[in-house]
Amino acid sequence: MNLTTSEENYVKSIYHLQSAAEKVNTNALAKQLNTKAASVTDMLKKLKMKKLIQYERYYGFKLNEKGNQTALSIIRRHRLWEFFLVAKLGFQWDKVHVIAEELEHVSSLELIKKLDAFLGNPRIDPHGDPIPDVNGKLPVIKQISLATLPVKRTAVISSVSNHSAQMLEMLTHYGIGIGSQIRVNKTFDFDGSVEIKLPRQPACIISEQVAKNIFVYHD
Amino acid sequence: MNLTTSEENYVKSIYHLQSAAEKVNTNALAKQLNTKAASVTDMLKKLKMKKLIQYERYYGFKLNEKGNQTALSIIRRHRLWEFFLVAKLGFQWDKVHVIAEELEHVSSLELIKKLDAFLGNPRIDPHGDPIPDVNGKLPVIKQISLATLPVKRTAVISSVSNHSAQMLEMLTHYGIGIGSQIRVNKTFDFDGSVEIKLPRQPACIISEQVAKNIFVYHD
DNA sequence: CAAAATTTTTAGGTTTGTCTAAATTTATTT
DNA sequence: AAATAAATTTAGACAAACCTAAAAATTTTG
Repeated sequence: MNLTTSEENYVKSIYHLQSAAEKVNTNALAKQLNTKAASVTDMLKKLKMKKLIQYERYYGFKLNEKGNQTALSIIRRHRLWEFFLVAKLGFQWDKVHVIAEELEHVSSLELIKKLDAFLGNPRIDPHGDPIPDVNGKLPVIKQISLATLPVKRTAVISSVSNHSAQMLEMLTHYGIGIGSQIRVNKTFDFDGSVEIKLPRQPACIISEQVAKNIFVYHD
Repeated sequence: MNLTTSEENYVKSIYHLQSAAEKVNTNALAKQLNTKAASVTDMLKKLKMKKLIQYERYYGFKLNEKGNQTALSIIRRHRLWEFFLVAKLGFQWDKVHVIAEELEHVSSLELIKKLDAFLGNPRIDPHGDPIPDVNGKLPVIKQISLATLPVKRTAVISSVSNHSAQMLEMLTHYGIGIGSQIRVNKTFDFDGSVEIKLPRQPACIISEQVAKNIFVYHD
């Protein structure tokens, strides 16, 4: 089905609000989309007509199965583009969201299929969120903090939970990037700091605080 | 300046019609944009207000300097995306136009800057058209037909002028792709056919007709 | 050069997605 | 349970980008 950019944004927002809280209401959706409650009501009627949501006036609303799959397909596009922007174009993780919000509405199925293959079918985006597969299934991947990674075990960096400018600057400095292999050489129990090693980089020591914000998964 | 997708499409179409023919008129623009003359008149007023065109009613219109630069920047985005789609995602040349029409409206300057660098600052798109540089200048690159390339001289394939399905199929079959190195081993004067050699491909013979449609530039 | 044909513009609508303000409905208090 | 508060919807407008049909200007032609 062909949706407008606006309709896609509503579906996506409903999806996100649904997974974050039990109940979604008109005002919350309006706030999320930076619009007014009246506009939301208008759109809810349209989405109901397109059979993407269940909706009775005054009684609330939620995505139905079709709406869910639609949301997941938009999220898939969004996260693949985010991965592309970070892994291929060298953007920082905190800069890609706005651009991916635009790219996600480019509608070619073939494009996303080929982009996915080009990126190596990534399953985690640069913010550590899973990328829905072609069938709209969210992969379950155990991510652990670097602070809990056993010594001498290699893993792949999937995301960083703290996006402060200082954090990003430090990570760039040490060459710590999404998709990089990483290994913990040694842990210093007295303060929790760890010595890490990345390919083509000298070993370095990072604080427990930093290690706790870096997430990895076993390869 | 912030333009809507529609405004960008008008500016781009005016640019293309201007370079193709001396005079652009309302009907021609309407036809190009698959719209009606009345809609064009509406938009011309808007573009005049935004100071992108010179326009007196009934007296015709043309892009001014600002409009020209705007058009070139849109064309730059379009051609870089086309190059990306062909060179990185493996699309065929005849499939990328429609997708690039959507991608070209994604407005981040930083995105285009980084995309350009990622692609190696290409100067010719997969259709053989020059890619405007950051300052809106069109590079002048001497492309010659493969039929006129001296024997034993290597060159780079820049484009193919005939986009028929049969032509594309043949090129795919012989591994003849944008950016590939190519060399003419031998020419057969009695019918104009040429024996060509590409890296990691057996030599093959193509007709003069085909050779004339393949354009290359010296590396 | 005047009539006919063509081109362009205006006038008045439509759709999409938004808005404000007012009216309803539901929820919360006292 | 009535009064008040909060959430939601309706009513009516607006801008953008289109449309059709009619009017106006320009160009072509006999």
